[in-house]
Amino acid sequence: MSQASKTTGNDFFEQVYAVVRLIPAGRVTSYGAIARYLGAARSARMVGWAMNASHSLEDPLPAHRVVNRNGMLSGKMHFEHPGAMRELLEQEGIEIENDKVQNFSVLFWDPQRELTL
DNA sequence: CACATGACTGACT
DNA sequence: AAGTCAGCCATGT
Repeated sequence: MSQASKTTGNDFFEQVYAVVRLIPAGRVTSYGAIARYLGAARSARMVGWAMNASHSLEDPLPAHRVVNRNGMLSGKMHFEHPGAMRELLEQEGIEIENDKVQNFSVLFWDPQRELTL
């Protein structure tokens, strides 16, 4: 593979996927938290981009556990069907109200805080 | 090359 | 507390 960069396959994307897969069930995190953990605190949008590209992944990605810093399901529109994100979260015991995660501060899972010390 | 868009965030009002 | 504005970075037109 001479072409290390195939659009998808960048280390950044892979690292994002790795962190997302590490999110325990019943927990949620934010794009900024992942970006900051990867050393790209100002590239939170790039994390969202990685999620958008996750559709090409063969392995399932718990993207429903990734929300914005306000705990709002900003990415629900990008799922197979609007509302799927909410259902998936509720299946894990997360309470959703008005497309927003309840007890977000409690359910928040920060990789920088949970993984690295 | 310039402008607009987007699964974001922080600061300001 | 809720709404608005600006900064950031990659992609699309």
